[in-house]
Amino acid sequence: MLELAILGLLQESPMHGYELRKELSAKLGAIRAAISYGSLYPTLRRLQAAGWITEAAETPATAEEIPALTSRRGRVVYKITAEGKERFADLIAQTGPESYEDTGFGVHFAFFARTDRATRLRILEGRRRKVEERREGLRDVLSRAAERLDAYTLELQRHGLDACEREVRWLEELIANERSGRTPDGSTPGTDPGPSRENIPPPPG
Amino acid sequence: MLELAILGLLQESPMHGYELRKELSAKLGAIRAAISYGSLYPTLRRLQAAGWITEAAETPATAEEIPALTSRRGRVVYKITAEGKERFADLIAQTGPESYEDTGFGVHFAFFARTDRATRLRILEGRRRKVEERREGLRDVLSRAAERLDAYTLELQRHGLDACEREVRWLEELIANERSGRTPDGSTPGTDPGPSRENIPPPPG
DNA sequence: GTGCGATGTATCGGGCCGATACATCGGGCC
DNA sequence: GGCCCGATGTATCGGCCCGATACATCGCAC
Repeated sequence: MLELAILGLLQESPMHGYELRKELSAKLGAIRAAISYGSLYPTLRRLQAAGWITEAAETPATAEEIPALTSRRGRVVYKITAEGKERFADLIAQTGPESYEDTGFGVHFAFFARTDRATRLRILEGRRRKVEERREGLRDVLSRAAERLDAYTLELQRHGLDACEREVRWLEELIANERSGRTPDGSTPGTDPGPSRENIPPPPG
Repeated sequence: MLELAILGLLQESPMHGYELRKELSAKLGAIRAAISYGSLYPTLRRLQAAGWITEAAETPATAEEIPALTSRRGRVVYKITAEGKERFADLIAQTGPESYEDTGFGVHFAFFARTDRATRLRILEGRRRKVEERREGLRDVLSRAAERLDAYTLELQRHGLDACEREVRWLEELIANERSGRTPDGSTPGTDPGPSRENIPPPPG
């Protein structure tokens, strides 16, 4: 999941680790709090070893002024490669069971602007199915095993059930919008570009 | 977290692994889907090594009939020890930052029936603070960085923000109930035992 | 009688986290 | 002028937990 997110972000511009973490928090704030460096740096090294990204060491214009003595550890800027872009497209297109999980779905959704509509629909529907199953499980427990559980546990299930029902409704709306060719902000792309300034290129396909 | 959940469940009755997994799913269904065996069995072994639980191999009444030849691998029933009960009480009482995280809070909450009121309040308030911070972060992104993000990412943040606001309201209610001495089902324990049949003993303290 | 789904125990590789360490830089404060 | 502190920045380590996989038994339907 981190791999997908990093590849996606680096496609917008090259970044160093710290920056990547902050952007990740902004983009995925609704999904997870903040990525740990204990995940970030090993993943960056893995991506680099695979050739999806390259390390573009920061070289300021006055590079010759800096002596090696200080052992100045410059910021390491990462940049996505052509293979990396391919990899990202593959990861986005191939929807597996983990694309419907809480985190996986969130990351995929965050990059829907770079995803073709057919894939978007597949993911939204898969997620809906998943949440519906969870909802049914909670209903079963609440109706069939309620007397085995204490008041607090039941309250927890009720709250979870409520969240499931809300998410299903949310997904229904999004699916309906996709089918009618609308984006979440209500605009219909392609018919009226309007005054909106996008820093994200249109999805492939 | 798994440690706490297992100790809590085994306090209600001895169980074997498979059963534990099912009960865990019933009790924590609102928090996580189903625990993996890849977590469950190693944790059981860890708890056993620490002396918190003991392995009570199933010995049917007709044990002598079963020859060793078949290498019948009977179900392994686990039972909590006195030290395990102490450990559980310690884990419940000591609220750390991870008690306010999604999963940690859920597990703690699921065992509120075995938690004293002061600790319940501490956890509910810590959780509220945590969710409020998350909510503020999302509001900031939506108001200050909205133009940097695409419509899908914004929609994701809006949905997350909505979930945060709902949870805060839910927590407010629970906190108010705790302060006025009510349990989630609206009853006031200690004043009217009534016809309710509890299989859970009252909380310590 | 045969296959199949539920029951049941167990391991392995890997992703991700929290804690920790260490270094630089800019600005406020005395 | 000097000092500390919080933000910036890179990096590792131990450990929790997951998904995939393997293997065995039991009851039941076909």
